[in-house]
Amino acid sequence: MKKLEESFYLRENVLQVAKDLLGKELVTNFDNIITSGIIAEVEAYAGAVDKASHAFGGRRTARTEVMFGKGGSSYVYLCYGIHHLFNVVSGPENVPHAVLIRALEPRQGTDIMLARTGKKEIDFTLTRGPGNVCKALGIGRMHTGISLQSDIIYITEGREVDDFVTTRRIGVDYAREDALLPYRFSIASSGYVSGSRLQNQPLKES
DNA sequence: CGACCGATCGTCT
DNA sequence: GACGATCGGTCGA
Repeated sequence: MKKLEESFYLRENVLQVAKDLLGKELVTNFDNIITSGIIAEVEAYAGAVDKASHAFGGRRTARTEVMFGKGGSSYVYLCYGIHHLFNVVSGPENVPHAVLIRALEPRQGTDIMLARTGKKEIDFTLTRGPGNVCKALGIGRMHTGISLQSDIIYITEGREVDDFVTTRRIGVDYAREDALLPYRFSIASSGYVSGSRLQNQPLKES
């Protein structure tokens, strides 16, 4: 299937990019071993003005540098010393926006995913949660900075999404008031969405 | 279902 | 030297 064009990622509005990623298919191809899943849950990180973002305040380090490049590449980092988390870099050059991929519905190469995770059967634990997504797709820190136009990691049109929910981001209490922002989007009907029932309750409009 | 806890290491101060 | 954009297990209501 056709890769999403670069223009998709270059848009300034990271919230729109995040919402539009729902239903798309994230694919990894390492030496012709292909695994993929439909994106079911995402979080937007709005760069320099977002206290929850690693790039808050325009902080550039060796780790965050890829976020300052133009949209359409991967940002992968290690969290809690154990889990790798995969983000889609978006926005134009020097705008460090990113979208964290938090859950997938397994599609291609499910046998490979089971082998990578040591699981016996396909169930929601296989690709629910950002750490599990990377484990199942085989993504690690060595894949940070890779172009999504490459044949290693890329995103294609997946399926239609007719129902999505807007909620608060998970695990970012350290960002104080920015933890309350409605920056998390998920497919309401998907069983692969992470978080508790309460955390997945749609936010009331104000 | 909710609350809590331990594991584990790269990154930044 | 401290701290995570997490996960899976356990414990109690």
